[in-house]
Amino acid sequence: MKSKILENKSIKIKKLHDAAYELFTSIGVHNTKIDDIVKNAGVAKGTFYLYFKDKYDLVDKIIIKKATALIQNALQAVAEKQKVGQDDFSNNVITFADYFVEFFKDNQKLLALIYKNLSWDLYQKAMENQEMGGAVKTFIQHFNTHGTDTETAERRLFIIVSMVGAVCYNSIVLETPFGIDSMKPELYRSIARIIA
Amino acid sequence: MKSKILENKSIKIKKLHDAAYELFTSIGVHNTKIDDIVKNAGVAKGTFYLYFKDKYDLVDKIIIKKATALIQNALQAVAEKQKVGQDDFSNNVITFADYFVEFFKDNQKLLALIYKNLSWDLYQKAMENQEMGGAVKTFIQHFNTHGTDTETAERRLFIIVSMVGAVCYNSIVLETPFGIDSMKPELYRSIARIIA
Amino acid sequence: MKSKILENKSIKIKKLHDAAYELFTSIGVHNTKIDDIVKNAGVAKGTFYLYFKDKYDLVDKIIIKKATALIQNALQAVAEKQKVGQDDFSNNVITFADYFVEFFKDNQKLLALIYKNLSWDLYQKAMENQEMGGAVKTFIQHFNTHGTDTETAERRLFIIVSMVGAVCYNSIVLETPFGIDSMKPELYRSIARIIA
Amino acid sequence: MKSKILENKSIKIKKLHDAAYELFTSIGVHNTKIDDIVKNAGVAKGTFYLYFKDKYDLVDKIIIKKATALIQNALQAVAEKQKVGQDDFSNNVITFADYFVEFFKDNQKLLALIYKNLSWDLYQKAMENQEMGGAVKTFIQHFNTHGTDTETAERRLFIIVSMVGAVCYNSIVLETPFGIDSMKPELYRSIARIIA
DNA sequence: CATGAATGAGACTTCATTCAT
DNA sequence: TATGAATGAAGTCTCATTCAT
Repeated sequence: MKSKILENKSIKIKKLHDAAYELFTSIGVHNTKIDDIVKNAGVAKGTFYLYFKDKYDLVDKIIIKKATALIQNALQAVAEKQKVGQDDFSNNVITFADYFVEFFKDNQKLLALIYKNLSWDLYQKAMENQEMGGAVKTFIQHFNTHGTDTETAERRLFIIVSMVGAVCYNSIVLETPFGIDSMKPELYRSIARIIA
Repeated sequence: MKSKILENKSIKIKKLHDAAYELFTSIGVHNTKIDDIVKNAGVAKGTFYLYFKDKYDLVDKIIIKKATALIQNALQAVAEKQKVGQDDFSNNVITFADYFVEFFKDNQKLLALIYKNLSWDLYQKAMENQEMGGAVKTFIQHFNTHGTDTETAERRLFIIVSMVGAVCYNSIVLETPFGIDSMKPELYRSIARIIA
Repeated sequence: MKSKILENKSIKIKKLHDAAYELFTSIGVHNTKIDDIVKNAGVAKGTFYLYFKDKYDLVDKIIIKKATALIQNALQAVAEKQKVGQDDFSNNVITFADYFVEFFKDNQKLLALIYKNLSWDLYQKAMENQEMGGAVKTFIQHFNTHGTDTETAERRLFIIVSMVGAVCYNSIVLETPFGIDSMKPELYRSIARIIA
Repeated sequence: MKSKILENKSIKIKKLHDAAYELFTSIGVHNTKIDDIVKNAGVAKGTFYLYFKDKYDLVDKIIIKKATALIQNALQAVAEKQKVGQDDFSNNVITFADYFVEFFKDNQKLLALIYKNLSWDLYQKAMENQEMGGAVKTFIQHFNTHGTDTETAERRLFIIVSMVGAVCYNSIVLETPFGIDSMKPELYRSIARIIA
């Protein structure tokens, strides 16, 4: 039976993903050796090269997997707020941002991992995500209906994303004196101001 | 004469700085070998270890040196605008930011180098800079005289710095479809909105 | 077949042992480079570190291997003398000592290697040797049956071993004017006197 | 005045001797770097090479200096015992040996230093010592007057010296279960037996 | 005499990748 | 598919020694 083999294959891949994620976030990508990954995953070294080109290929795959899940959950959070009556655009954007902030508060190491390994390539792959595309479209449309052109709307989104990301990273990962919780009100005020 | 030795020493350090900067920005810190640095600097390998603990010590020293010079020049740019009559606070902050943006447009690789090697440690060292402290104080005072408390003012500054940094990095280094020049108007509008 | 791999492994280890022994005894441990060892063994440098922690780990392993073999052969020599009727205790000890002396006469460099790298740790490992423990027990028992307590017997053995070792080393390795052959009668007389 | 310069020179040599001795005995010859020696001595690195060929030249010089002083003191101890009436030959030899044992009990590290760096070369230099030659001559003469030939006497001395040295080293430096104090009675009994 | 910055050979070690089994 | 022993290029860093000052 073929499925047994395929299942076995998936198990090994998952083990490698999990072991690598644990190591990447705890000791960093640079300090993680292929040897450590396969040892922790309980597979042979050759097996690693059966499924991944190299360490950085695996880093990318892990980040995309994690980011996709995060985006879907954040959109879900906005949808639920809308169900209970929240229809203010600004607030919806802030709800979305807040989901990210709260998530990264609990997953500092993942935040660091993503930030240090960010590339446009990766960004694009995340954007290929169906639902994400829908959310972006909604954002743009809001502006269009208020007399702002698409290009400008895209740029404002870009600024907001960059700002939220950087403030999160600087507050959470770098140990700056400004904790993310104390930053939140000003951060969300800034989002509202940029959108307004 | 002792000065001959001292002078020689400075020359070697400068050569190492220059050679390393060239390599770090062109092929990246990771891909730069100590061997390459000393070969390009025209000094012996031991000389490197006479002045630097390791590769990352040199990275830090180069970043601090470059950042300090940049900050001083940006402040100088603001001072000159003030000489010719510009006294609007928002505009002064934007002038400062614009100096950074323009500089990094011409020094993309330095921007990448700084971003990838950022740490709170390094940030603090930059802040020990005398003039920088003065500029920060001026920023805070402006808010104080307009009824905003110091803490809030500091957080707004933190957001602006994070935002400008991230937009620069994303626009310039990651090859996003939003070029920094097309982003500038929206970026400066955002600064003004956050300050207002 | 798995045995092919296992066999190959033993071959590599043996090659490394042999090459290292040759170098250690001919040019000294200090002057022997890992590079030389692996080159002479015909294996890659990484293979060395697959089996040994560092150079000194290999030195220890070689010494233990050689010493164990030597002890077994010396005991064998005594056993054979006993077979042909020698049952005088003193003579048995001298037979044992003589085997060592003759062996080291032919293996000066090994004697030097052992002496320069002696440690209590190593001594203990040699003593873990089964047969050696038996020989020591026999020695002690002889004294016990002649009215000497165990402690004293152990100390006499310790003195004899130290004395024979030192005289061998000084005569053979240091190039003293007293050749080991001319020393033998006096050395064995001393053993007999200490035992008596 | 020439003497001032010469004095200065001696001071530096002494400082180097002292610093090196401290390092050799505390961390070992192998782990002691020229850099450490000159830093601890408070002189420049070049100065080291003004007075010593290399590290091992200095080791030899230190050992000879220490050994010469020790021998003179041991002979002095025998002379004093003779003054108070001790004229038994065996006891005089044991007195001499005991002085060594007691000294090395308090100077374990020096014992290790000497043992690990022993060479016939060094041994000879120690023997060039005037008083030592006299003591040896006395030893030989005792045997001659009791019907033993010079050669045999020399060999017995050689055995005794080797034995005492090895037992000291093994008991004191290697941390064998036989402490030197508990070994002494048996060791001196052995000396007496060999002489008898 | 004294200095100590500079040297550079080379020691030791790591680890991504391959490939015979 | 899976393994893991073997590889060896590439790396970091040390330290005895020299020599211009």
